[in-house]
Amino acid sequence: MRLSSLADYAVVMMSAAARHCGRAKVNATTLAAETGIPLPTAQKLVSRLSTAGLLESSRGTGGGVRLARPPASISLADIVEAVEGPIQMTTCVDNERHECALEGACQVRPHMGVVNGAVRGALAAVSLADLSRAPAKAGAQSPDWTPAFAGEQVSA
Amino acid sequence: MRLSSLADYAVVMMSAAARHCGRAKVNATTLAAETGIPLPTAQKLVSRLSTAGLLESSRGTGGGVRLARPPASISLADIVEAVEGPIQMTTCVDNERHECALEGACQVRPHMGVVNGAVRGALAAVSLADLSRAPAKAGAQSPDWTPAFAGEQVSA
DNA sequence: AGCAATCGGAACGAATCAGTCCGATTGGAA
DNA sequence: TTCCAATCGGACTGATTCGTTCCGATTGCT
Repeated sequence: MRLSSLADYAVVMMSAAARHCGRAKVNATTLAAETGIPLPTAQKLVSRLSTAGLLESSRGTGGGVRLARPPASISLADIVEAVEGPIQMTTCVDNERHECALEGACQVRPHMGVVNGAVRGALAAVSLADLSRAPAKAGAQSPDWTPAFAGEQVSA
Repeated sequence: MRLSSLADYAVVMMSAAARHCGRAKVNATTLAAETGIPLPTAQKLVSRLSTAGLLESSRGTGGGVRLARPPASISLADIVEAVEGPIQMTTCVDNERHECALEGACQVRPHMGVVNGAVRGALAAVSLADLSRAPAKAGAQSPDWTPAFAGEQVSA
């Protein structure tokens, strides 16, 4: 349950790109310098994020990248999926592939979809715009979640 | 953003153990047979789950394991953490370790704690008891999440 | 006291991931 | 119009982590 370094870097990088907002195109070199991410890695990330449609890239001299959408409509889930691929906790969430041995008999499989959606929802609820706001409360989320991880004890 | 196979197996295995509930001690061999998990792997999981305090183990002839707590008070987060270690999306969530190069300047770091809590909360909200209930709604979650995973149709 | 069955930890192999490099494409300048 | 320079895009290599398997230590029953 940890984010890959690439995805982590991507978030930092998108956040940096958001600061340059719509105004100027920023090249990967500048983004790398601002974030401290190694240049080759930054280039790789720019590439993937562009392919996913989160960044618009312009090639040639003076080229660079720019957010394809306003920061408020780009979520963490979008970024993570752009870098790591679809968010699925287990392989059995994908109905196409049938790799699990006990498919039909498995008691927990039906519930995995809900769990997967919950985790994905948690990431989808945070946008790039949220990452620029007050640190303490990122707060576009429903208050219901707070108790769940405040004391983190789930009592029967 | 995917669960490790070990953690996945652990959930299935705990679910299987829950079905034997408090009554009889079950040995790793039986659990492996019921779930289809390779025996050595099942043994490893039993080991870790016991160390984490989720299972109580009895050695010797006729020994086995048993849930240490009622199914309702064992959450997915507990199981995942027992197998994979603490849930932390990024290394910078841990305030002890300072590995990230730009620590203080990082804009997104303050928000990661919230994101981490949300994801963890999503897992903590689902208990072993929930995994035995009706497939459609495991739900303590808000209905907002539904659209996110409505597409992936669970077949009961 | 002996035996059998179990848990616990250690070593091996495989897969994935992070990082780096080079080629293809594009825009501007002469 | 031609050349050049800077960029994105994909392919390769090395390292880390994960998954699996095996063997030893411990414990309860006979």
